[in-house]
Amino acid sequence: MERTLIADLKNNIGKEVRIRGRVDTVRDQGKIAFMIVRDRTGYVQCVAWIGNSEEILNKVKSTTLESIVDITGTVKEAKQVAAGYELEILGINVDSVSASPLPIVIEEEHSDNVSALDMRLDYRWIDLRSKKNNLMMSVATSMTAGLRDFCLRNDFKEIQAPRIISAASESGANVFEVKYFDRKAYLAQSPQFHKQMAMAADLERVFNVGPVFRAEKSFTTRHLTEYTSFDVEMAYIDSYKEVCHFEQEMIKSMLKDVKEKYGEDIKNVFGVEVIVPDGDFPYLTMKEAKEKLASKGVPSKEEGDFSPEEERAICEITKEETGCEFLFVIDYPYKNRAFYHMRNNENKDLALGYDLFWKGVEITTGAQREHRYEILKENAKERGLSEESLKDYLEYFKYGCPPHGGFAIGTERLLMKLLELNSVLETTYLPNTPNRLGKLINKN
RNA sequence: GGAGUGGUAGCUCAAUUGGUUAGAGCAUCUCACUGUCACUGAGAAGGUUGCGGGUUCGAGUCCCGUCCAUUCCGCCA
Repeated sequence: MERTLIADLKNNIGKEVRIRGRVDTVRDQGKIAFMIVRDRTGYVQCVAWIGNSEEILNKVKSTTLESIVDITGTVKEAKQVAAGYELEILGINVDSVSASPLPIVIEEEHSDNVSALDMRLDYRWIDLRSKKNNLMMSVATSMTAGLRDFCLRNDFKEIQAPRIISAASESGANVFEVKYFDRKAYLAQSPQFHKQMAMAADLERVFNVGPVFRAEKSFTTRHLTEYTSFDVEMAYIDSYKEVCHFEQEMIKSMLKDVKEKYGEDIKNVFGVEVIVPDGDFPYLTMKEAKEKLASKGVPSKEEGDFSPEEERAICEITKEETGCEFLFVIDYPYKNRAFYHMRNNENKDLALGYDLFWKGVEITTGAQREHRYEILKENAKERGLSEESLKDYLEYFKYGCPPHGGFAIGTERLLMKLLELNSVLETTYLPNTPNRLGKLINKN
């Protein structure tokens, strides 16, 4: 018999079906027993009693929680059950027995017995079984699909920039070195140089979704050594504001998709209202933002950048003033930005770039890039970067390259903010951090 | 890399100023129960208090070292 998904049982009342799934709960009542089974589509109560088959009843009673079962039975109306129907078991086979007790508690609504995060990550495959995490993975999928769809609808091409590269793409200090046959190579910190190569290759509009690697010993709730970067680059722009606008529309479109599909579930499970903003996200220059922060008495550590405290505060202020959860901050000092950002022609000390903040956290850095070969070389030189180390990159601009700009979003951070979770460790399938590689390291 | 907090049963947490047999809830196991639905009731088992050293008549508790976790900062997406 073919498997019927649990969500389809309601359309099979009176029929004999086969379900496959995991044992969620067993309630042993002596001569009658209930087994709640779940699959990816939902939960169903299965019932066995002594009058039918003592053998089946005993099997139901003795099956450990979280075992994998294969059950045939009749779907029967049952007014006592919330769902209105249940499955009367005719046959049960245990495909895989789960040891018990489990090393962690699977998070559920009615229990505040939630295992510590690092324990949950050690047993991530069990942790992910929770209703909450299952929904999170669905939302993550929908979120990335929403961003991707928007790019595709706008005539973008998808590229896969190499993850193993011969020279560091950003500063060079925080790269992972790997052995590449008899020479050194590096894990890409960003697809930045290669998506710019696509501009010189006349692909005009590209996006790249994939892992990037940062050898930074950051111990925060928003940093990973490996994370997924959703990168976008677009040519023939007149201003970085076009990049901002594109990103804004992309995020709005994604939020709309996610809300349509999972808005209700997100509200029920995470207690978060997904808000699709109307109109444009507000802009503040760095100077304006600093003035607002000063007027609220928020201490400023550095002139051209925010501390995390300032990020949280400026988002709150913006939310109060405009009602918008998002904020573009522009006019950063060029010295605080990457060398490839274009400088403002009217004020060489400013970069033509932006950061996008959402609910108190930076989710994006974007900019118009410097596409003029000679100026780019000068800017690199001014930073003390050797022309030799950037040779391959600089060549992309030597044979003609259109004006362009782009941005990158850390998807783990985006999901963290979307579901208002506390840490990117929670929103990553299997997070790598300085002290955690795969399951665990450095532990006794 | 810096600062703070923590590590006690499978999990989540208690344990008074340093005091005698380290407790509870959940999970597990046994028994009872033919309609449970966070099942219920009775019982059982479960501990080198992260590790190493020290102070003390006595250490889960105080001190030193160490490992791990976590939060914040720095760095960033």
